Amino acid sequence: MLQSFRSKLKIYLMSDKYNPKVIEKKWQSFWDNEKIFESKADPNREKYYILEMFPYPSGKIHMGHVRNYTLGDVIARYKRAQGLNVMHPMGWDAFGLPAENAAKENNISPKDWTYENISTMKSQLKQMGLSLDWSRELATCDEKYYHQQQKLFLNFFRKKLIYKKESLVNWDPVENTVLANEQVIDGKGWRSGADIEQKKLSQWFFKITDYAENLLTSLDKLEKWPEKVKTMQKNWIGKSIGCEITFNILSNDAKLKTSKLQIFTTRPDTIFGATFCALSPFHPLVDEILEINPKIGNELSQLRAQKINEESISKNEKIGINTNIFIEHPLIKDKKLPVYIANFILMDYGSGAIYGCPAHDQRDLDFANKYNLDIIQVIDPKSQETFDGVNAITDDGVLINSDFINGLTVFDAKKVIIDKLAELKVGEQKINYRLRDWGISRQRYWGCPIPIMYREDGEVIEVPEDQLPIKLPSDIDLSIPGNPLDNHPTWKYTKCPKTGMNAIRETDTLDTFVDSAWYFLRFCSPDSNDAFNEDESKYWMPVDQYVGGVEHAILHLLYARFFTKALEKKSFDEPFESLFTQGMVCHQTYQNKSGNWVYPDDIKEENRKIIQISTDEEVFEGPMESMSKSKKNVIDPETIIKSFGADAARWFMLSDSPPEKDINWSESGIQGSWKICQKIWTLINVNKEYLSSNHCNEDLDLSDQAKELMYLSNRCLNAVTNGIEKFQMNVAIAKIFEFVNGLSKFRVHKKNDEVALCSALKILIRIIEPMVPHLAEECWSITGASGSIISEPWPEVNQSYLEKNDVIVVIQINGKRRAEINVEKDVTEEDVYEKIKNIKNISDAISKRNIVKSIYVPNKILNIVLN
RNA sequence: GCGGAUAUGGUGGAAUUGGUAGACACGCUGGUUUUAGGUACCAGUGAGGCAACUCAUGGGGGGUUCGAGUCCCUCUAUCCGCACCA
Repeated sequence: MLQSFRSKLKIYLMSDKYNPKVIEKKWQSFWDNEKIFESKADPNREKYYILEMFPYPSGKIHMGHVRNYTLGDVIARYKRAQGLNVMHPMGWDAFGLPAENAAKENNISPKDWTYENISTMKSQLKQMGLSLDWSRELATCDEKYYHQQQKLFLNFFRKKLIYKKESLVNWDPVENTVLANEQVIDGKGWRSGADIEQKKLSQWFFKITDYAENLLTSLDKLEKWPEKVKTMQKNWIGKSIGCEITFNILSNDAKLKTSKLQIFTTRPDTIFGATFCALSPFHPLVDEILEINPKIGNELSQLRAQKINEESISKNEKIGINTNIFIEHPLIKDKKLPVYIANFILMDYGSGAIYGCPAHDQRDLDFANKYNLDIIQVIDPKSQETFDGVNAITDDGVLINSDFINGLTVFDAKKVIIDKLAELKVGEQKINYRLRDWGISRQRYWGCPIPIMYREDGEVIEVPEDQLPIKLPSDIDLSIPGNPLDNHPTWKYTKCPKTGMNAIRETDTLDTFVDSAWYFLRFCSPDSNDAFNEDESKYWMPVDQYVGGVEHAILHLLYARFFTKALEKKSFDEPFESLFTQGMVCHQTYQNKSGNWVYPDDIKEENRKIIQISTDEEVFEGPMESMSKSKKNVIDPETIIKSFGADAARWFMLSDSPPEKDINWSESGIQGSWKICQKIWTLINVNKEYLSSNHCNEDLDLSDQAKELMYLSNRCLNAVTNGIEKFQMNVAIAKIFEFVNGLSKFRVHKKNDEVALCSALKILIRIIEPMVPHLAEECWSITGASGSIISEPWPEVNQSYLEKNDVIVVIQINGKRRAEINVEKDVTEEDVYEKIKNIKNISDAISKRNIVKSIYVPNKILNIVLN
């Protein structure tokens, strides 16, 4: 029997081979032609909306996309098999800075560059065999899309959710342009090398802070979001309950004398420890101080040039300017606090001014020590630590040196102080959010134009809806420094539709995060004349499963949530029911002697050395890092698909590493994936004769061997189902390996074996389809079935095969494993003792000592405790 | 600095949630084949032993328990985020 199987295998392998190139193309065109993945709203069917974060069309897909879209596709195909009405759309996050950069470098228009990339990447995605509904495809740079976005903008504008204010940008004085943070390297412009200034510009903002509380509290409703992401958003919103205190300014200057200073603090309990006050360099009061005291101008511009964020605040040296102005302590008569301008105060947080209590805040303490300011300890910490003058005490404790709040706890003291300040009408409790309004102005060309114009009489006018969309001009000159729309000779000049007065268009464009804040909604009705169709979105929304990179944990997801909440006429409050954030794709890096990075396909191994092929020089392994062009540790998915096929690439992406963790790409890994595809294909071909339907009658009595196979297949089916449901694709893959290994060893001896084999193989084909769809389709056609495996329902686990009569009970002595026995299910403790009598090492141990205790967990374990 | 997470063989990782640690894969070692080679197949892969068996082990230390990778305390290390890249 064995011999005949072997010869059959050999003959088979000689004649034909697994050829992904042919079968993948074949099934891709089948799916396309039959429009298998196009979805329609159907109120009689339960829907499932699965979405992966749409890509930026940068040129080619990369391994990160392969991983992201494979994961989503497994879910999409699995849910389809479960009988749900699945929508799985794809589009393009097509506006953005790289298109402008590429345009400058290659002398091609951003639009042409973008659409060429889209076309390339679309064909690459198709080669991956993704079950995408391309009939809903959209690109955010498409006029049809940004037309609707401009309408949404006006809608929000009318709802007073959009306003203009002065705000700081990174300004490159040589290029005359605003830079993104990533374009500022060590304080210098990435192209010009010029020192970057912080410049104030009037810019548009979304009032996302109106929704701060809502965005925070409804996080609790998002049960299927990773805790990590929710924590990040919570911290980002940064709700804190504190106190706003108004201080009188003491100055000889008439104007300043009458001004007041607002300070926000979360620690009003430390007010008796306050010894100074610090203003943000951008605080409005600073401008007034500068007028009176122009001498500080130099120092001030230095402070203003510094990049301030929370990280730099806690790390950098604290620097301040003494203004020689004082404020009056509200609770201590005649106490004056010096006012400094300091580099560690954020204008955007609280009121841009603080009072410093050095003993209980590290930043304040560092500052006080540097400028020899008073330090007063006002809290006696629970932890008993004594104040050393270098480390601030931030622990909870009891108030000291604090007049009428002495002896109170921090918690109680806060309340008493707030009440007292309120009574004196100089302070009140205030809730403050770290979340700032969303700045949406970009001084760039390749983005959605803002439908606003400025009339010559100073009025800000909406562009009427019937004049939308405001289209981007195609004849732009990107070589001139500055904002291309502003530079355009004619584009910005227009007339007020009501009065006929001259007007100038807004030349800023929208942040691309606006584009992605509602695209999931547009997919529900991509051709609607409104931003979204009420009925369609009511059926499809919310997105049941959203899959993407954790790098979008805060901004994109928060903005999308904000948009969803701010929209009108919708039946949902949150956009994404369930969120999954996948890990990155990493690869070994290689460096030569001079430290230059080397491409992995430019190396070979020779005599245990790694040699660069092109130069014949020795290279060395660097760290394992996420694939990036700069480190040259990239593998092109297209090359992989060409040599191993999409199914092998998909398999690799799902195997080994859990989806939420980083995966390390390796040559041996992809080869292993190819091997298993080959193995499954061979397995099906070799057993072709058993796969016709008349073999698959399950009513027959099965032999023990066949029952074992049925146990194996049902256990695997169960594990794969659970694995996919729980996003543990790596576990599902491991179980399929087990199943395939078991199947390869199985030989048909009797008629009944054929039945089990047929059933097991059909289960195998069905459950691999979400992972390796082309292979599954091909195998399915080999069975002689007509049509597509996709229309086959997901099999039900047959519980009766999962229940075994025999179980293994482990025998422990003092908690250490000493033996295991095979017994019938649910036997009693006595029966187990009876059985282990004959096991020498156990009976020896028992006879030598006394049994103190015996713990028996039926069907699992017997632990005998000896003295 | 603040906030969050993680730690299991040579490697990626698994473990029905307190009950046989190391499933599965990669790598490595030996072998088989009318195998040119990549391939396929078989066996081994914590240590000791021919073997029955014994011992060790989950970043370090401590605790709870009949029993701990899993629960508690503590120390250490690493990774991620901290507002104009998408």
